[in-house]
Amino acid sequence: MQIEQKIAHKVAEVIQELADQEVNRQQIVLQKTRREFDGDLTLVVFPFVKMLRKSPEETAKTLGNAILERVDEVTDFQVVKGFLNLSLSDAFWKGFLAAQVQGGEEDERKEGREEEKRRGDDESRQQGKSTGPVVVEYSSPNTNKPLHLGHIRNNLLGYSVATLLEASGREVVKVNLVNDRGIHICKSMLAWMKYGNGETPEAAGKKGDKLVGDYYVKFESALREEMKPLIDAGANADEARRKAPLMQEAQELLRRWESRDPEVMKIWRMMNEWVYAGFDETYQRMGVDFDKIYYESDTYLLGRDIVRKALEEGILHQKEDGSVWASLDEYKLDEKLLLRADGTSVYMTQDIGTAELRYNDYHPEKMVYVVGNEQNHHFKVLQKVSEKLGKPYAGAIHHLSYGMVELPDGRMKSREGTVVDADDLMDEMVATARKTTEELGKTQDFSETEKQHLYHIIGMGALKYFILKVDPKKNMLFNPEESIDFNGNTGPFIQYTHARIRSVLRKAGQKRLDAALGEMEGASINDKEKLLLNSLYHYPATLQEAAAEMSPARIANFVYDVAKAFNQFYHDHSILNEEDHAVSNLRLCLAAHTAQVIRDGMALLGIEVPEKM
RNA sequence: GGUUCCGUAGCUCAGCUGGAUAGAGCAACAGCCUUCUAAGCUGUGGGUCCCAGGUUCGAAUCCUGGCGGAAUCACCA
Repeated sequence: MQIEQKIAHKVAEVIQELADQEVNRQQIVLQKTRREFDGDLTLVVFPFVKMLRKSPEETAKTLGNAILERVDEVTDFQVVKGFLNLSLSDAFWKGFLAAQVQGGEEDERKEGREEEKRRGDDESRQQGKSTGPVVVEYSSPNTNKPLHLGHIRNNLLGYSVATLLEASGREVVKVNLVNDRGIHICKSMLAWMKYGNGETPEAAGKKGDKLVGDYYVKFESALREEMKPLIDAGANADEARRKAPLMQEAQELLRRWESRDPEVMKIWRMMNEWVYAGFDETYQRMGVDFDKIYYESDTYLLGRDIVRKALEEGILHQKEDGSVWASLDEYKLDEKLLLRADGTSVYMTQDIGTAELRYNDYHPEKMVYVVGNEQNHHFKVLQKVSEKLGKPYAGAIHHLSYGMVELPDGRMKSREGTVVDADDLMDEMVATARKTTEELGKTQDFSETEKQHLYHIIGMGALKYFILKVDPKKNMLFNPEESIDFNGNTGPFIQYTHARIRSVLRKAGQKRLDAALGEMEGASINDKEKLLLNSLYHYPATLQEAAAEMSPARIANFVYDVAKAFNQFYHDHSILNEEDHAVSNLRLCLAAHTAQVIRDGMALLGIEVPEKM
């Protein structure tokens, strides 16, 4: 940040003069002053104690005086042990605020982004890197089952990370890789062919993904029936599963699909279309979208060709049975199968194909895969295999690995019917939003469409915030018994704070707000205001850090801090009824900027904020 | 067994590249609406930051070794 840079620069300068020593930026630690002490910024002076050969207190005093003298914005300092607490002038804060609010923040932010993008490009050019986009893959559903809570975390994370990267100045392409082929969909197809009597989503009055999922379940239960006698006859579960007639039929269906049997293809296309219609509905409600959708049925053969070519080149080896393997000794990993003896592809082979295609499509600088941590090993191997194959994108592969969503008694198990369906959960959230809002009597003057919209925003806000506020790499717990909170550190709390501010701004009117900018000269800034300003000031840095770490949680916790700081300020001080005009104006600007940061920050999480609630 | 990740208040989670007396929310209890939205604000209680060493002026944070949990080590995707 500007002021931090300036102070850090001066500190280095002073040390240079007094001790004739070089100080690197790493050693200069400036942080927000803890709230129990006076000041805005704190410099940790321990690193300089030896250089100046003074006690920590003396070092702090020396540096404090020098900074006070050389940095206009610093008006005072206090020394507490080895910590130098610096106070910034009211003029500095007012200048910051005016710059933020001025001329509609929307435009300014856009310009800022452009500039950051330019700067980012320059940096990468200097480092000799390509300047392609970041491709973010997320969602990646199978087409045999509806979306569940695990997919919700995936989708929200992927969408938010993409938004975050974009806001930090990167070019981003959002892609979805739909796993539309394979044995799983054949199972649903087979069950539908056998027991469906031509049922359609329209006839059943069901979403297509749900209907296809039902047939998948039907297949599994029918299969278990067939396995029973086999197991009684002495077979183990795996054998029984393989030998059961239904399983054999499903395999046969897969073979017919691979040979493009017209009848099978027709049913396959039809049922997948049902599923896509269902998914689209869910995606739309969730508020996520994609720039490009890849289908494995289009790409699965590509990997096979790459592998065959590499075999010819001697990079890979073949076993007696004809299967093709990559030796990964050099990476201390086991060898990896890439083609079966019968020449068909495995998962890894497909992923090589998709990576290749994606690289050719975009020449991305980075390819981010938002995939659960259960596949850590897979992506490690994918990366190494790509390297071994000499692929230019090997270094670009980045697995954004996130933790599982667990229920109080462990993972979701479709066997035990504990899967939390995505649509059902969203329904519940919106219903709770409605109930809570109506109990509070907040929507009496709302039209029916306004109400629908508000309940959707609040319900989804609660859900999204609940999921995104936890560190992606950690497993998280969801308890279906306790509904997600609307009070405290939650989405609705932040949305409410925004609505409150907007209400004040409406009362003030645009004219007054415009005028306020130029008329806060004499106003002094109190503690609560400064705390809020200090938080707001760190928004750009937080955004960059969150983008670098690909962690929406950083943004979520930041926005919560801002909202909390605002509510404390709002509780203690009146904005419009303040008699001192300059002070009232300053508060108005402060409120306006707070609303903007909340709105922007929440947008990074894919959460809308209401004008009224 | 190997590898990776996690372990912070009763519960759910923060804690930025090592920095001050480890913070929120929920739950419990006690307060605050004739004043800009009480989905808010204030207060009380609640901690062996899994354990033991090490590095450091300074460790919840870094290193090593344990313990506990999760994932993975497929010719499933």
